[in-house]
Amino acid sequence: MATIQDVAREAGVSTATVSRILNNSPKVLPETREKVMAVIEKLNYNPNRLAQQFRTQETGNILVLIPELANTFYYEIIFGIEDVAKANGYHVLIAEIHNDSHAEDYFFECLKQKQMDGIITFSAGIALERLEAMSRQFPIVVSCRYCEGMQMPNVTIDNEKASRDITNYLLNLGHRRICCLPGNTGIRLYQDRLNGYLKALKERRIEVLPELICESAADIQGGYDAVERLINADAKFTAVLTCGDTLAIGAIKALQNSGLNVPSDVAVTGFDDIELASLYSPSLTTVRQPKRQIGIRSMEKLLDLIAGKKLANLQDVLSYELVIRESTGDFIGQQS
Amino acid sequence: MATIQDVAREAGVSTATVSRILNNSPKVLPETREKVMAVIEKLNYNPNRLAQQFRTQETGNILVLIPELANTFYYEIIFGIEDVAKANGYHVLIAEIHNDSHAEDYFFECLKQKQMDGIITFSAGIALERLEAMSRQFPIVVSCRYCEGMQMPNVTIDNEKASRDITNYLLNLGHRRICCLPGNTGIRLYQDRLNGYLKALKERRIEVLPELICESAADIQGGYDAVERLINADAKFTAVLTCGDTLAIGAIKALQNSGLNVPSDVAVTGFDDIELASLYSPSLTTVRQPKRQIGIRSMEKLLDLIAGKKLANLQDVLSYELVIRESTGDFIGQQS
DNA sequence: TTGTACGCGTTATCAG
DNA sequence: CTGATAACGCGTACAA
Repeated sequence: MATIQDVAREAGVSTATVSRILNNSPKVLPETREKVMAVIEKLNYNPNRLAQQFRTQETGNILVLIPELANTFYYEIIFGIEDVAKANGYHVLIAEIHNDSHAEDYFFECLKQKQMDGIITFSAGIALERLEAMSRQFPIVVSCRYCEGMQMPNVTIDNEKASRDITNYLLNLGHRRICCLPGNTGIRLYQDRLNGYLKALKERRIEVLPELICESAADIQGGYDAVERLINADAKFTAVLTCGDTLAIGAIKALQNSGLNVPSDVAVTGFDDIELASLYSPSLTTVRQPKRQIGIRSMEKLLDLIAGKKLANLQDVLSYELVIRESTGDFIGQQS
Repeated sequence: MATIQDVAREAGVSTATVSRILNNSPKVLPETREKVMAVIEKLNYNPNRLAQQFRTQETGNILVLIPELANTFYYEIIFGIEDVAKANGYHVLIAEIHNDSHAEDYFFECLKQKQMDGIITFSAGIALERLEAMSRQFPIVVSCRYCEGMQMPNVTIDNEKASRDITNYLLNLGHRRICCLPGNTGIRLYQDRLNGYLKALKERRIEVLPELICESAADIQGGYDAVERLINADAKFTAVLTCGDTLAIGAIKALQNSGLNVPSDVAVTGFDDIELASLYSPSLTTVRQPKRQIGIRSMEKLLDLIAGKKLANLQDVLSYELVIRESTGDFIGQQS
């Protein structure tokens, strides 16, 4: 494989000149440029990016850390990230964490060692202090997760408030015995949503029934299992509020398997508005997160960090939207 | 940031010794090791991986190229890849191609320039000759895609045969007017499945009706649109054979929106057996690809290539399985 | 067992 | 405008 030296020798110039041409520095004679370009062509020369990166400490790649590929919520966010990245000459790599803090560590290590120019993470499995410390030294944006008292670049919605809103919506429909499927409350995100549910009930002075709250994995199977447990425990309820659309889909499937109709027997709500939410039968009433916008803002923040700019504000809280569909049977308020 | 030189100086040894300790070379006195380790700890030294990689031309990372993150088909495959990768000390990065050949080019360039140790690709958007040429020089495995007359490491199922099988299954149920939603026939994969459908009909001497074949994007929306077009064109049919589960889900949604029941009015089949296939209502009759196995075999092949071994066989054709569920209404043959 | 010294392929500084 | 050359941080022959 030809090196810059081969090119320089063959063209009768110095490596410095070749390098200048490669990085289109303006200070080079057109004829020299042509001569060198010809040799580059002839030798089929490609700059060794590993050497370039080693030299410049820049890769042109940014890394997105997501908990599970299986969560379709991240697609559109990543679209947003890719759009901004592309427009700024960056490429996007993705890694799946699977709640494995070692893996997460490894990828932050890649960042420290300049294998990536920055990280946007939707996971937060490593110790908070470490994350915060690193974020002071390296370009890191934490999105869709919120860590108490955290001082680092962050893009989210107000999960607690959104969850309170959707709970109130169910209450306004007349539901009083509302199950809550919070998913994994070990994760702050889900804890926030559970809190919103609790808060809404308390504000209306409706008793919180612990037997109606059922934790589970935050995926389809988890939702299915949780409802199965509720039904087996003979719980009485008219609505199921879930803290994720995948949970909702699993819940609906379990309800249907028990011969219950959604929404006429039991109303179900989701959270996130993944693509499937509008396409599932019944389609899901849910909270729409501004996914593309979350991606865009996250990447913009990261670019500022990479450029060494001071951020205007560390934390962005974006707005959400209640989307009413079939799964709550409120055909008056129904939209697409 | 401390370098190996700082450590060497502080510990009163040479950089070579530090390097040996880092790479746990056996030939080093325990006491020297301890002394150096202490300094490493003290200075909070981390080897610069960019320099290491530059030096060794190895990264420990492999890259998986997928067309769209939104296609949940790849999740379990990637699980398989990650399992094998992890067991062998490799980390997995993922990039989304979006049918953008420039992006694909870029990532193959990364491979050529040793930014990755190998690539497993589920896309194949670049010129076949280039891909083939590169695969002779670098560790590349092409999976789930088949390219005519291709001489490169490859892991797939026999798509045409599988599609013929599922078409025959519908024919055996008595269906004669079977629509085909092949997705994007520009992609060989879908062309193969379409061919299987055509072959099955011809074998039974059933006329192929072009108006029942409706191309579209190979996703949920595409399936929805295709069925909408069929219905608007007043096509008559009793079954819809799709070349992907996402197509099937879109198709079902569109049928239901037109007041048709699946399966009692129209039977629908999918392809791939994504997670949702068993959880959707109605659950999907489909072809189960051995996803985890595809991932495992692909990564094993890649490891062999990285190690410079000769492959036992270039192309692996894995077995598939017909999974019968609700969407074809064949409750006799029904499984989970 | 340890140290010396070179080279990996670039970019950047500084002189010309 | 161009060339010589140092430097980036590490691994590894080779020598001791």
